[in-house]
Amino acid sequence: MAQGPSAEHARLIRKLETIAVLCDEERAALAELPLRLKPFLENTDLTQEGDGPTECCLVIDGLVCRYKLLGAGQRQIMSLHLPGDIPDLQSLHLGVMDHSLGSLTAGRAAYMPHAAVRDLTDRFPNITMAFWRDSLIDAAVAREWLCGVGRRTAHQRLAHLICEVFVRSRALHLVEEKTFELSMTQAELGDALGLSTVHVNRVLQDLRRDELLTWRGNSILVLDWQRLQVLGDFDPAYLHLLDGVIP
Amino acid sequence: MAQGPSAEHARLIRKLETIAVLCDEERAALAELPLRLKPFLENTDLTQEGDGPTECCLVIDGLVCRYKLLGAGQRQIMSLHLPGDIPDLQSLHLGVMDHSLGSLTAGRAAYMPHAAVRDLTDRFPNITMAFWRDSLIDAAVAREWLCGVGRRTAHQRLAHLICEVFVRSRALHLVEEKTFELSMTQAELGDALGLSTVHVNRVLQDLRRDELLTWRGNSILVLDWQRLQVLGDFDPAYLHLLDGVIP
DNA sequence: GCCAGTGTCCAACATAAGTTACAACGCCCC
DNA sequence: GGGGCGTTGTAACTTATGTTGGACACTGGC
Repeated sequence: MAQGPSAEHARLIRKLETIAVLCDEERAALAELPLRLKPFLENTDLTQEGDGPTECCLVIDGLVCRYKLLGAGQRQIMSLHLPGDIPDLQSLHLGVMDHSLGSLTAGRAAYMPHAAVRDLTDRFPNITMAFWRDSLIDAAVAREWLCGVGRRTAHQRLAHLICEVFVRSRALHLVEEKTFELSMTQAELGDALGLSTVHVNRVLQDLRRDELLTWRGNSILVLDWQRLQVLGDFDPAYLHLLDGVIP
Repeated sequence: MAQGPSAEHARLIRKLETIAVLCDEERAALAELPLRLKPFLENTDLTQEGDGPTECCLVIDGLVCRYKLLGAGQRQIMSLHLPGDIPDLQSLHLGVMDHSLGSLTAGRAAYMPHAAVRDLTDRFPNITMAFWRDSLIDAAVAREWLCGVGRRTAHQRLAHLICEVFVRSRALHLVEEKTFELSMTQAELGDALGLSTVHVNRVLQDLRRDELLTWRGNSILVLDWQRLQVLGDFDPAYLHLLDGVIP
């Protein structure tokens, strides 16, 4: 009679369990959230700046990013979102989007009506806490990126980004043998790191030359995790992952 | 018999009312939060990275900032906090501080035990919402700064920062005749903007030469709000202030 | 099999911003 | 009232990164 959560719900639960402890009852309640599945193509917007969504968007597969377009036609990518993330959770409390949400790869999203999420948080204070905690971590990640573009060199920034995605992927069991996926072009990396495409290329060559990693297609293989962390000045504390999910 | 809130509680309420609507009952409950007042000197830490506070810290007067010290001994200031802000609200849900909290001026802080804040959020869902909303806005501000250091020129960045503090100060009724206080040295501005002290000086000269503002002591007088906004590529939407508090 | 589109890579050159060093000023404190 | 000390203001020089322009490889469509 008891049925496990769907594969889609499982993504959400797996992600939440990297940052909060859930009980059976809470997992069961999460597994009953109504999800409207919708595939998306590469390089398309899920939400645009100025919108006022009535649903939250859960990433099921694919890579999603927050970004803003600035005056001079430049783009700044402000965060990356892996499966299980709810990148526009903020729309629950902030009516108007102050940035856009776009896909970097094709994938699938699941939409949850705000009303359903509110109902859940009304009934389960601990789920409210987990969501709130998620949005606080989200802010912590933005601040860490801010430090990067503000004060770190291009080499440190790139190394740091790779470390972050590595650790977050690992927490979601998406790393195998030090290999994980990061489907971003060098231009997109530039938009995330506040660098030009050309310079991303130069720096990437250096990381390869120094035998810190290989990057073939969308697969990154970390050759020397220790040195990569040191180079990127990376300390995973800001991710606030629960014990046991940090490498 | 009914007594108004103390001056300290009033700061908190005034701030919250720039971003959320409160009813009388909620205001009364906020006014009963136990506050432990503590003065602080210029350039001292209120909380340090690695701490696990058991109280939240409310800024009563003075200017407070979040910052991180990076490997090479550099500092990145990640946000500024005016009276009424609770810069470490996140400690309620994230046990360990991932950054430090320091004063830029002398002033006073009021400490509220986590237990008291939790009691309040348990009893008033709308206050939970207001606090959550505050932390989401906090994240939005960090993302806007990220765009700045990532993609904007030094001139734009400085102009943008001034615009932000102007608008936030104004929402708190701290602007008089286009004049407001910003007690930061040029070195501190550099730490906030990801620039060297020397370059902050150069850029500041330019803004003065262009008659956008005057900056005497700690007082900034905005001479041309329109042009300053355009130069800084500033749009206050990301502050998510309620209607009526935006200039 | 060719072509267009996209991503990577590379070189030459341009520039915004960093670095160092020092002078001038204001302020506090003995 | 003079000697620190922090802050602002300059100048000279350096450097990391941006810009432009183009070659090359890979892919999918026809």
